[in-house]
Amino acid sequence: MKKESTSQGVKEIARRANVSTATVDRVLHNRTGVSEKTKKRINEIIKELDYQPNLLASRLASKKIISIAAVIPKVSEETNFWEAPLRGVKRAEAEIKQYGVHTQVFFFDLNDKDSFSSTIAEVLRGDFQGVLISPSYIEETKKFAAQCAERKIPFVFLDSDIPDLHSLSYIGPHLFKSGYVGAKLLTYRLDRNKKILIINISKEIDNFNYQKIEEGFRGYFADRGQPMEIVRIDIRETDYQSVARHLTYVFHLNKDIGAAFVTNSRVHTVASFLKNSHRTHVSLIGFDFVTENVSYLENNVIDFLICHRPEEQGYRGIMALYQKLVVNAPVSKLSYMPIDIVTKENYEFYQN
Amino acid sequence: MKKESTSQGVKEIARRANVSTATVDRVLHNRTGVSEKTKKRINEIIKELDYQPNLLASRLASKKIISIAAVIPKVSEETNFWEAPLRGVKRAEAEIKQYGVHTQVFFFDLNDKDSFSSTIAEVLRGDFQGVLISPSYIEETKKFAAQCAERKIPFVFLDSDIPDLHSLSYIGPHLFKSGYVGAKLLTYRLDRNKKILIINISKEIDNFNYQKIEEGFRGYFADRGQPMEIVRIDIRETDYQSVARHLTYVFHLNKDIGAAFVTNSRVHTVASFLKNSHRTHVSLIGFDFVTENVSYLENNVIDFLICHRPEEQGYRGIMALYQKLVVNAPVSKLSYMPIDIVTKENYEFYQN
DNA sequence: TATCTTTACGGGCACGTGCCCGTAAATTCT
DNA sequence: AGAATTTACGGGCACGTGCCCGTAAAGATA
Repeated sequence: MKKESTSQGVKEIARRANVSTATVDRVLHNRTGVSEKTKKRINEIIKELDYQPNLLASRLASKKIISIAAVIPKVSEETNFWEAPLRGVKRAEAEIKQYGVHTQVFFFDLNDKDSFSSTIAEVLRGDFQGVLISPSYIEETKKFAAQCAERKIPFVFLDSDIPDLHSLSYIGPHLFKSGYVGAKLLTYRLDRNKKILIINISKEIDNFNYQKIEEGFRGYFADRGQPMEIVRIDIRETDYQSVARHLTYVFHLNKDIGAAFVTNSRVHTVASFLKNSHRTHVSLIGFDFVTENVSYLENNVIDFLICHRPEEQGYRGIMALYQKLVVNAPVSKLSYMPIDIVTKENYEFYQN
Repeated sequence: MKKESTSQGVKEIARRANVSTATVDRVLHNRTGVSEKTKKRINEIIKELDYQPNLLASRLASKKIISIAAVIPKVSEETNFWEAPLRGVKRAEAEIKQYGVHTQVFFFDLNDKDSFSSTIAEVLRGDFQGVLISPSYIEETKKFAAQCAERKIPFVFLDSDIPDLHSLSYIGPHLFKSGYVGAKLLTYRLDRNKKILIINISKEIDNFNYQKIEEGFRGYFADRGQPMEIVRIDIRETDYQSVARHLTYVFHLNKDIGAAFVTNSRVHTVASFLKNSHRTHVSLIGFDFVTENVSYLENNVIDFLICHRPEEQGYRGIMALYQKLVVNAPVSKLSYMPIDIVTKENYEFYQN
């Protein structure tokens, strides 16, 4: 089992074009110093042979190191959600390290806009050829995108999207559809005459996301002409006490709530409240495979979790940049993750 | 951005040990021709430096081609299920081709034991260093495993497992749990006093799989002490006419069937029957993201499909062999795929 | 002791690409 | 026309590893 020894690659092209490999190389990397005539001739041969450069040799010979920055929220006490994308980033890193690609992860505090800004500034000061970023704050991200455009640095949005900023790619959920699926699951066994409660717990960040999810959720009922009575509540503090206070009030006003839909991963806080107040008959659905949520899934307090393979997201985000920067292959602008349904029965095999 | 020019790898080891790179190479590949003394010295340095060979250079320099065979059923009119694993295999192939790994796919007829045997024989005649195989026929697979063991060829089982044959790895679903999830989904909105029908359509192949799935299905009710009335039927012909005939009979005998569970991807045949006989009020669940099934999902005839990322399976199967043969890294013996729940609402984002 | 065999190692080319450096030839400038 | 500059290209080393071949030194045999 030997490789075929037919002279391959650049050498073969050079032989056929009657030039040296250096000249072929110049054409391949469209550098200057080649006459139009020979350039054309070489390009024809390249096409004819359907030449694919040997990545091994290429990366081995190249002294360049490509640096990619990943900007994601740090794991907080509140949620360990971002552990998963981080794992994905690390997995991708390990895989492409041998190609001379270096990744550096920057963490910011999800509850602190300044931390986001300063992290971005730090990244821009560094010499990175590509950036993977979770665009948590819209205005700051816009500025960042402008800077990247100026320096021709490709960037990929992770987990939530901000359209029209010319990102290389968006990798994350289709928010509308996620809400849609949530509605389906929630009403699967719900009485028609019960009310539904939409709960949005967050400190005013990525409104855009929640809005899209809620649209999807309501869209489901619109599509089937089922005008359910839907109550909604925004809670701007994320601690248990605040959430409990607000929820107590809502449940006091609405005695006949049969189901609750939480628009993000903080569903475990609601689960905790429902359990403590002996309201576990209320169907509960939320997002993300984080430890607290899973334990309430186990206890039957949360009925379903909707997940979007966060680890896979991290992995794909880095790989998209790798494809662009190293392989120079086209990258699809939108990469929607599957909308996974996780229950008590299948969670143990769930792979982020 | 330059790579650190510190002399790396084998050369550095050689320098420290005061030998040539050839000698280090001999130690690394434990070939003969090195005295115990120097061998020990070199090994110590290797450990000290935590030397990781550069795969790029290694594969580039090596003239060896590694050949992997993949043995899977061919796509039939009956089902296009195996398209997905094939895609996965191709994807893996494209990725590792540059490392001098060559894959060849062999197809057999799922309904023809002889075709399976002869394909296996063909593979064994060829010079392959690893085999990925869908072990459809148990006895034949046992013989195959014995032959592989003799020739020290690692093999990976795909989609269904036969334990105790010392496969390098099993990549596929956890069958028991899949049945368990099916039961949960089926009964989610089922009347207590309705009967459940288990349908097994197949020509006697991989009994083992169906048995495990059914165990899981029944296990769900056992766990909750819900003694549902369960009717089961085995159908040994896979064409629509035969299935319809058998089902007509069963539904005639049992007027109060509220839900049906099909143990494999042939659920679309049942869906067709239910639709034709105006029995779409019966909940229906089955397996696999194949075209026909998806269309019945769209029509609301099939409620849920349970899927196991077949493309991912094919991909991982090849990559497991790659890990073993090229990287020489350990491979986990069991790799259970997630149990995905696919509905009308989320199927469009399902990624095999 | 002279010849043959074995052991233990070093030298060096090859893999395909990147890229620096050198230089005839062509072009432009005095 | 001669000098200076630019253009267009070739030679060749380097990347880290695999592996063939050659050879001193040690040991075995006559």
